Amino acid sequence: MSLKHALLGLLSEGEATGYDLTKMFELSMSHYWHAGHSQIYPLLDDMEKQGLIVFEHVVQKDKPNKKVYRLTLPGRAALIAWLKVEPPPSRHKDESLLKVRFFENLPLQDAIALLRARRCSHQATLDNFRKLEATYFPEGPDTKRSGLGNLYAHFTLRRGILYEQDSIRWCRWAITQLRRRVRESRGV
Amino acid sequence: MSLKHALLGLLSEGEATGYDLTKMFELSMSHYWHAGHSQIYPLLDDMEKQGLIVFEHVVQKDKPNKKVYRLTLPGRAALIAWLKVEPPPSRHKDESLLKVRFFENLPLQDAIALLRARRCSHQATLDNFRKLEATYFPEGPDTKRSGLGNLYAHFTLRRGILYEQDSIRWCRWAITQLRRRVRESRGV
DNA sequence: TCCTACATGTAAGGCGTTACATGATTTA
DNA sequence: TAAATCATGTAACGCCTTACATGTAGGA
Repeated sequence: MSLKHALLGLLSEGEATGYDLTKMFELSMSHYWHAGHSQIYPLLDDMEKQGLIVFEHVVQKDKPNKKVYRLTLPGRAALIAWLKVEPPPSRHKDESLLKVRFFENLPLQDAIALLRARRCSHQATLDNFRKLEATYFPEGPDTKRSGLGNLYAHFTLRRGILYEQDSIRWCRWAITQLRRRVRESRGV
Repeated sequence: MSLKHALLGLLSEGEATGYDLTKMFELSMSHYWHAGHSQIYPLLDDMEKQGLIVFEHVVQKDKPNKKVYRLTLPGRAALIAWLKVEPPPSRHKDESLLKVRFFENLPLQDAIALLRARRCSHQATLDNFRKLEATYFPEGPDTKRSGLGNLYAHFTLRRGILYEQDSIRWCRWAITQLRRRVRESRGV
């Protein structure tokens, strides 16, 4: 149950509602975890029953009432125990790359077009990550001034940026390979 | 249903049993798709009923009998239709990176140890990929001699190699950042 | 003698997505 | 007037993992 621990982790940084937590996944964690609200709300219920978190009802005018959750001591202990174990390598699923595996079944030009589409998609994600970095970590990653506060959030964002850059480079390389084959088949 | 199309794709390269298909996922596709035999066998049944594939019973002595599947024309058409659409960016789940996000809850030395474990894990996967490359694509990716036969399989393997290299570089960078912080905290 | 490879299946349960359901306020 | 934001929940369905189940042959 990694999602449970992800929620404990987010709550270790401060109290939040289910709605807040859902947004955090979307905003800055999408390249390594994801969960929708329909998964989060029932799980928060369970975790509260297990004593890992507690909540406070906050009545609002002009906005719906909300439940603000925070960690308990057993919750923090569960988080730390989970953190200390390095998990087995994760199995990624990448439907776009899966398709590449079978591009033999397409004309070269279609394969090139699809690789270009993939490159654009990675470029868009990269642009988004760079904006996030400029907004939340304007001093750069290796500044001595920055405390440990958001250091690790920056580490994970950096990983996302490197991944997208690497993806784009690979797309470019693959497209180059295919274009050369197009030229060769024309030449012969 | 990407798994269905992945099976169609593998069968487009030649006939195979459910057992063969299971091994193909493990051997060379693990960085972009995965499925166990308990998922594959029932799905092959369905696909056969849908007319996408057909099988032939092969009776063997010394080994269990087997069902050898191959594509039908509708199966190939379904594969090609699926290939032509670029899917939305995939949501990866990476429990190890998720943990990094919450390393504030650990002492620096534990964080460094976990990043080292992650680096080793990526190194092991990289070594494995490189062996695969040396075995199946000894001429290198940009050889003019190689036909289109296994070109795309090589593309996806290259992507895996680049990903692992990039992961290792990121781990090293992150470890360097943390070690500097260790030194600084000692110096002060 | 034990493990691995070959080969195919089923069953239970957990995880995740999509859709349904409500409703006030602010912004375009 | 239409959409997005805030805010919480449920229900159905599908995907995926883990475990159960069986049996032979060959190598360490």
